[in-house]
Amino acid sequence: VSRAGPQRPASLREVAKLASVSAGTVSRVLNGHPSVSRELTARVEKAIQDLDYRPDPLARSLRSRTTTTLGLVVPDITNPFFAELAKHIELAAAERGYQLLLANSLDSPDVERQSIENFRARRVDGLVVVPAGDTLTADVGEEMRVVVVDRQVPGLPRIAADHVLGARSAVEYLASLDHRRIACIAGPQTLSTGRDRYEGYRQVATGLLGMTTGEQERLTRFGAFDYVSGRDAARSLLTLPEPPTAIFASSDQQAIGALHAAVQMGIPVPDRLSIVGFDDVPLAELVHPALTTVSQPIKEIAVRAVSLLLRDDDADPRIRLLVDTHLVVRDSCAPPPSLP
Amino acid sequence: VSRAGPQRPASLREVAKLASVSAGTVSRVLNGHPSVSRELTARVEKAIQDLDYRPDPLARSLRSRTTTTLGLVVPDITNPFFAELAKHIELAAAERGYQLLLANSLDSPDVERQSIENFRARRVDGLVVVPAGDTLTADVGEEMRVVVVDRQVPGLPRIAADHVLGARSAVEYLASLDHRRIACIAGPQTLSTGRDRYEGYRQVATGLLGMTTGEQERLTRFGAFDYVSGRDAARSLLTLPEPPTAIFASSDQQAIGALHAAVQMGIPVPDRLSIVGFDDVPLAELVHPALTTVSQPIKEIAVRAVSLLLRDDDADPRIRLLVDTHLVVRDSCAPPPSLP
DNA sequence: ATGAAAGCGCTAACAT
DNA sequence: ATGTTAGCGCTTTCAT
Repeated sequence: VSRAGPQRPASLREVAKLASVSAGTVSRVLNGHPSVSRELTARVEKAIQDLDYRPDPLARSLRSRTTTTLGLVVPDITNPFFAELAKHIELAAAERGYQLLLANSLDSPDVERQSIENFRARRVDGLVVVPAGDTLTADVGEEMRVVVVDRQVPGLPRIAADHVLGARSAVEYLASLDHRRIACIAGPQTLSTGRDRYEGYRQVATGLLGMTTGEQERLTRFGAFDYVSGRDAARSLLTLPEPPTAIFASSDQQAIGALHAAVQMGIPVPDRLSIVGFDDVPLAELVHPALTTVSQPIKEIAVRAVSLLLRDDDADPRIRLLVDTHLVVRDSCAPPPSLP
Repeated sequence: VSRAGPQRPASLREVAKLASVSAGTVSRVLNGHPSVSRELTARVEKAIQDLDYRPDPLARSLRSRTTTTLGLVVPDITNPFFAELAKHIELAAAERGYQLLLANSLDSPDVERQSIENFRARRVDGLVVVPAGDTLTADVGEEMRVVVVDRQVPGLPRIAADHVLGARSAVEYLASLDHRRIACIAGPQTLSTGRDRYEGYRQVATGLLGMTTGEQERLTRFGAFDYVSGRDAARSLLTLPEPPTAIFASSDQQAIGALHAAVQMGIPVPDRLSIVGFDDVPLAELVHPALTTVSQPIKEIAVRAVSLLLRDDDADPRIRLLVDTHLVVRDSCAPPPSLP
């Protein structure tokens, strides 16, 4: 006797009836509760098979107050860095049976707050947020775990690359090529990432390079992380009486802006000017010359963030919060011209 | 008398009690049901204020079988086109109080099916999917609206740019510059977008240009939409005895690959070779020379897709499904060299 | 180890 | 127009 598949999905009670057990037992089997006999477990599992039963996540969530859902708030998913972060977070979550709600804050603390509160209302089990500002205005509550990624917010666990160390490695590399007049295109000092990268520059400038504060200031320009800021900063730096022989840019976009500015001014890269970027966006290897840059292990950041949110064992809170960057050397750097 | 905010959020029944009405009435006020008197409405609203009551979306969903949630499945959120699509879908959804679940299919029909089934289990009200293949293997069910974006799937409503027309406009532009030997770097013919863009090329080649089928075939290369395919295709085309004076590439990545290939071969763009791309990714205006390309109105596609999913009125199914592209002219095209 | 009973917080059908 | 009654489909006491 052939029968068409069930139109309305089967419910737990139907499974219980077919297996001649109580609803509670079915639920216990579903949730891997230890105290169910082999015999009943088998009967229930058979009934589940036969009815092609799938539990209703909504009903389960209402009762258990958990949702197997994570929330992610980023300033703008269009930013390649955040897109890659989102991808790996979604994949890591899916691997453990979690789904991902996504929201863009557009760098507005208000929008961010709204999104976080929506996520809370929906009872996401965990929240990953790349903060719009230096602080989180949303009331996160107690029931939802939170991890901040990339930018720092006081008082909240954060997983991110070590931007200070990353910047140091870039500037030290330039120094190892024998550059002495190394300039810095700094990012927004309102963002921890902007501050940290600048701090890395200053550490090497002051230490290894022995530059005075005055020299550093003369060779530093502040701006946004974008192309235009990089271009304009480079123009300003390259018209100095004593122009730098190398530039450390705080982002790849800035670095590419600087690259184009140099080319337009007839200054060949890397022959007369070396440039290092930060982030290793896909574009970095497509420009000419290909950009030497500091790569952030985005996948690792994503995986750690998800692990931090999903571990039920609070026993080992010693997940490493700072992950290592590495310098990827391409064609945009060379020794300075005309060594004595 | 000052009182701290409520620890446990207030429930609908508490609101009902405070307003001295029944739970049903509170629910009706919440849902804007017409038949509630001004008086009771006011009392309920006051109670809601006083208790800072917020309805529980989960409970509401369980009962009403709707979730004010949309699902989005893309091959890879890291692709700038999909990222921008996701952004605008999320924004359009948020504007109407909907949230967005995101999944990457990684171009795998299996992963796609799994994600769609998860979304269905969670009762998303609508699903937008950029299909991994030429067909949707998931059982979409009846309760969830679906719209396919970009790539086509037979039998499902689709919102997308008119790729045929877009390709035509690109090739016609090249023709208007007096190019006659126009080559085509075609995309995967397994994807409707690849086929459509190629079709646009052929229409103009056959019509306006009067090229024979043989000529067209000699000047066409097939490949993936990526940089490497574009580069290799261009190398092949440019070593022809009679090389093209212009190339229509089916994607910006291909076009940029072709650009670099030409430069490496000592063929200046646009002086000796014109190139047009497709998509207008952010990178397109950052390469040198800036790329002339066909821009897809991604935001419009996103907004229409959301409208299509969210309209309760089935009366007017005549939302335009094909949206217009437009050519953005930059620096990568010029008249062919040495006109007779 | 299992069953029975009691909800999670809301909406909708049915009264009136 | 409003109240009353039943659940949505599951998990979790509380018994036994």
